[in-house]
Amino acid sequence: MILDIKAIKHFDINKIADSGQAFRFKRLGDNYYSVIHSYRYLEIKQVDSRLYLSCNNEEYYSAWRNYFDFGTNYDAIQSLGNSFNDRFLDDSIEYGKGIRILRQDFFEILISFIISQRKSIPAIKSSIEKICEKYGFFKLGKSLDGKTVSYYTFPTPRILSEATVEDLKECGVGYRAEYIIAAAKWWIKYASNWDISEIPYETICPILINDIKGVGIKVANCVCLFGLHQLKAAPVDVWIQKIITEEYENVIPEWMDSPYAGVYQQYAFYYRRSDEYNKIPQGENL
DNA sequence: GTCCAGGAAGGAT
DNA sequence: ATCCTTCATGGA
Repeated sequence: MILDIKAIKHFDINKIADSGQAFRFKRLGDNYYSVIHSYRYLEIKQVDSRLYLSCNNEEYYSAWRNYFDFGTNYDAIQSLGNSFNDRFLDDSIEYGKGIRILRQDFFEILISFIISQRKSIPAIKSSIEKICEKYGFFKLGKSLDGKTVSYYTFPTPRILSEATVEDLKECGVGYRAEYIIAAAKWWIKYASNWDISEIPYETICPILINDIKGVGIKVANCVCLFGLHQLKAAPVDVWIQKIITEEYENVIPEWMDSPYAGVYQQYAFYYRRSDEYNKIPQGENL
C-alpha cells in the first residue's frame, strides 16, 4: 500500500533506522528498509511524504500504524522541548526531526538491551540476528515488489528460557548468555502475568533493575522507553554522558527530567553521534 | 594487531 | 553510598 504522511510530518525512515532504538532494520537501498516486528515482516520505502509499504491496509491498521507510533503528536512534543530555551536541545530537535519512538515488543527489547552492554550497534545487530536464526521461527513474507522473502522472528521467552549457555554463546553474546536465559525465565514467571504496559515508570524501573541480572539503570530506562513507550524514561549512556559534561558542565539539564525526556534524549543521542556534530575541520584531516 | 563499544556485577573502600 | 576492576566478543 501507499501512504501519504504529509499531515504527520515527523517521519524519516533513515533517521529511525539509524537511531539505535531498533536493531532489526536492514537497509535495502536509498530510503528503503526492511524491518521485522513480532511475527511480521515489512518493507518500507520513503519518498518525501509518501511511504511505500509491503503490507496491505488491514495489516497496516492492525499492526504497523501502532508500531510507528502514528498516534503520537510529535509536533507538540517538539514545541514543548523548544520552550526550555535550550540551544543544544533546539539543535538536537531540529537535526533529529523525523525520529519517532517505535512501539516495539517488550521482551525483544529487554533481551536486546541486555545484549547491548559494552557492544557497538553493529555487533548488537549481529548477535540478535544470530539468535533469531538459531531460536526464532522461519517465516515467509512479501517484498515491496511482491516477491517472497524469508526471515526469522525473534524467539519466544519459552524457547530462550530453555536454551543452554553453551548454545547461546555461539551467537556472540559472551558472558551475557546466562543473563538472557535468566531474563527469559523471569519474564515467564512474573511479567507474563502482569499487564506490564499499565505499570507506571516509577514502579517498573526499579523492578527491572533489582530482579534481572544484567539490567542496570541505563538498560532499565531503555526497556521503559523502547519496550513500554514510557516517554519520560531517560537512558544515560556514554553519549548522553558526554553531552552532560561537554554541553552542560556536569549539571543535568531541565529537559532530561521532563515528561518527554526520552524523546529529547533520542534526538540528542542521534545528533551527538552524527557527522554534523562531529564536524571534521576541512583540510586538517589529510 | 589494537582499540573500544547505547554497562553492569561484584568487591573494596 | 561511591569508586575500582573485570567481564566476552566482534566490528572498525
